[in-house]
Amino acid sequence: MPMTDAQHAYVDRVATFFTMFGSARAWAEILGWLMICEPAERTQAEIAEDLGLSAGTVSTQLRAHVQLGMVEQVRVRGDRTQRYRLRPGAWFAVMSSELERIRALGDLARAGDGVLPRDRPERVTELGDLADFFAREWPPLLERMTAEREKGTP
Amino acid sequence: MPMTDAQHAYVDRVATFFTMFGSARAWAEILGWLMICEPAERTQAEIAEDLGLSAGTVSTQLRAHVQLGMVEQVRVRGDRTQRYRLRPGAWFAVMSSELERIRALGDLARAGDGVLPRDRPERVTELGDLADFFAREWPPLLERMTAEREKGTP
DNA sequence: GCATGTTTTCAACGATGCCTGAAACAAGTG
DNA sequence: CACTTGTTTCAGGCATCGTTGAAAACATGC
Repeated sequence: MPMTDAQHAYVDRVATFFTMFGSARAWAEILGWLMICEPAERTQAEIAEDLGLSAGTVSTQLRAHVQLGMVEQVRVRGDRTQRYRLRPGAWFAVMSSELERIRALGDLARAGDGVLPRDRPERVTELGDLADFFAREWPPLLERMTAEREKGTP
Repeated sequence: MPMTDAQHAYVDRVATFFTMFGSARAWAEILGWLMICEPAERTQAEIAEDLGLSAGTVSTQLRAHVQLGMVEQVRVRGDRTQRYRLRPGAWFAVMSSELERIRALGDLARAGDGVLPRDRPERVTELGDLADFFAREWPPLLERMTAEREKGTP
């Protein structure tokens, strides 16, 4: 099943968006296509065919998606080909994992304790306070997010 | 005033952290150094000297910082040299500007309305709901952040 | 086991982007 | 006006990374 013009346009929109933040073009196209392809599960060969990418590129970039937790493999018994799909709740998972990066920022700030400048030490401490604040606020925020989500899909 | 070993180590720590997310090495080193240098205001020539970077590199990467709003120029009257410093509240400003990116994600999701897949349309709509949620939650979160900040520095 | 189609790996090419060094430019000072 | 100091620009070198194409490795149904 070939892509319609509208589908192609959307994949391009998504790809343009994420490449602006430094993503590889193929990585972003695969993401966009997995958001709207039908059915939602696709093989590597199909993705390569649909998007006009080489098998090697699809293999590499798809693995990047899997490692990031955005995409998962689905095994269909009776069929030897591996299928891939956007992981249910993928977008929420991304937001959840943000907490780790917040903590890392906090660690970075605390690592500066030994070299705190006398002049405007808040250049460092501000970052620590900020990380602490978000580390505190993030879990309840995620809970509200989950509640909202389950309200939408009961 | 040359850097101490500890200062050098911290600049390296910061640089390593941000280059992991795709930043240029010099960009990240300048950021780390502007966090702890003394005094907080430095000229391009000083930064180049301190970090062992070429004048051209400092000019380019420093401008990137200025355009991102992390660094600002300070004019000292009677002195013809431009001085640069980490902008007060720089870290908070970064978090505030996050709202724009959230909105952009929401737009991206809504752009998919025309190509919503019948099979698991939540692959697209979930992203929209998420963006809406954060667009709603972000301003009050920022307010709490500001309140917290002013409590620390009255 | 064998055959078939799928997936991974890897060398090579190409593009992109960082960094430098030098030259041009600006701006005060003697 | 030269001199000094500071900043910007830009061509070129270098390294990195994405992509391809093909071959090797793999997995599964027969």
